[in-house]
Amino acid sequence: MSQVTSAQERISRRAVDKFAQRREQLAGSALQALAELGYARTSLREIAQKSDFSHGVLHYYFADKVELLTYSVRKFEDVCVTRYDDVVAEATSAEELKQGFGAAMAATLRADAAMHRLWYDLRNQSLFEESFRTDVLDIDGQRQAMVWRVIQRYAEFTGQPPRVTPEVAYAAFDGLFQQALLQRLAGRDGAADRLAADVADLLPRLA
Amino acid sequence: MSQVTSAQERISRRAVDKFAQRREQLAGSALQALAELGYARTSLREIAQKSDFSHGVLHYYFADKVELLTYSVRKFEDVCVTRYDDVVAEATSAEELKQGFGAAMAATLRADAAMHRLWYDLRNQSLFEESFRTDVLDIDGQRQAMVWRVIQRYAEFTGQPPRVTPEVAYAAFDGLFQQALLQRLAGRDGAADRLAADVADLLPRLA
DNA sequence: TCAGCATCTGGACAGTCGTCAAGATTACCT
DNA sequence: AGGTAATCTTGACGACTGTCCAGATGCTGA
Repeated sequence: MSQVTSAQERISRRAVDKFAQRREQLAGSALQALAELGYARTSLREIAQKSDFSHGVLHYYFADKVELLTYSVRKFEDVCVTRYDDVVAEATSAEELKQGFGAAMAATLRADAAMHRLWYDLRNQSLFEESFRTDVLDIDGQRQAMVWRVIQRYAEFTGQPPRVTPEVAYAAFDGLFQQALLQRLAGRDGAADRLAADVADLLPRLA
Repeated sequence: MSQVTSAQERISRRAVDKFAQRREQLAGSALQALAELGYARTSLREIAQKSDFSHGVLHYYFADKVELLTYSVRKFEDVCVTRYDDVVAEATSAEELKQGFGAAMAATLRADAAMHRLWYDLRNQSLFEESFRTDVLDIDGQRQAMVWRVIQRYAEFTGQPPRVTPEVAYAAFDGLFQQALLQRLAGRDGAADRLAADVADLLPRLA
């Protein structure tokens, strides 16, 4: 508690930039450690080791572990809630959108598997712990909106209104992705290809 | 290692029943602790406290923590892979099956939320750790088969063949359930009712 | 150049973890 | 009933955890 106020005093006392910048940087190291080890095995010393600093500095920039992690989760949000907007913007037909959506999901499955499992790990943590819950629900809502933009665009192309709610659409595609992630990390070949096909197959059925 | 062999010697030397029975009992306490605290915060002492024994006894019946947890996961399997078979057996029409399936999912969401979040926690752990992966994939496969039995029965009633693969069907319904679990544990009212409706709505679209 | 403040290091702390083993307790067999 | 093996308790160990702090280091402005 006293650490919190003193940290905030430092912020107001001096140039905010440097302080906030280092917080950002340390949060990045935290996400790196979390993605690699998972929530259960990530310690402050591990996080510090991913950064260029010693473990003590974390308590200079963050009041405690919870504040560091919640800050990291919020930072994490930025990278994962606009992923398919390019596909939506660039598609010129329903068919193109369908294929592009599937391909984009498959691509991020291939490239960012560690980060995705981190997301699911954090979301699951929020089922046990109150601390992240608000942020998790917020991010989840934004991800749902992201998927819904795809559905809506698809509906525009076909001229038919969507036949599911945003909630159901998101849940279905997210379930698909999660399943593919499990398959991929288990070393089963072709998980990404299958995901692309399944997504392209499911989209017309929901929109 | 030496603990493993000596444990197995004990098994063969004496009545297997008692030994296996206690393992079962301790695994039950482990599941209880895991469901309450989550994987990240479950210690052997916590597990022992849920049982009637002291923490030392766990190493008498299990070589180490990993063996206890994998054993618990396998035990866990039994309760969660036949949940909807009654609904399938008792339904006499597509409509009845549809409603029954949704109602059954909503019911277990209401009654067994802690156990379900444990399952997702363990499945997620397997994304980071090899130890449970085989068992998790096995359980997931059985859950998929369970859902597929519902789909097949529905297809029998309607006379139309399913329009999705077992993988896609399972992923979609599982995503729906997971989303409802998050909503419910976040305290949002009506999550179970909405799940029942969404499931009943999605089933005809996939089968 | 030097004082003063921001930043960072490294170690110490109390607590918890998984693991182990010596000894107490219990149950079973002759 | 007595002795032997199975079962359980208790306390200890080294390693690791989050947290805190005294002091080293670096930077800035006079």
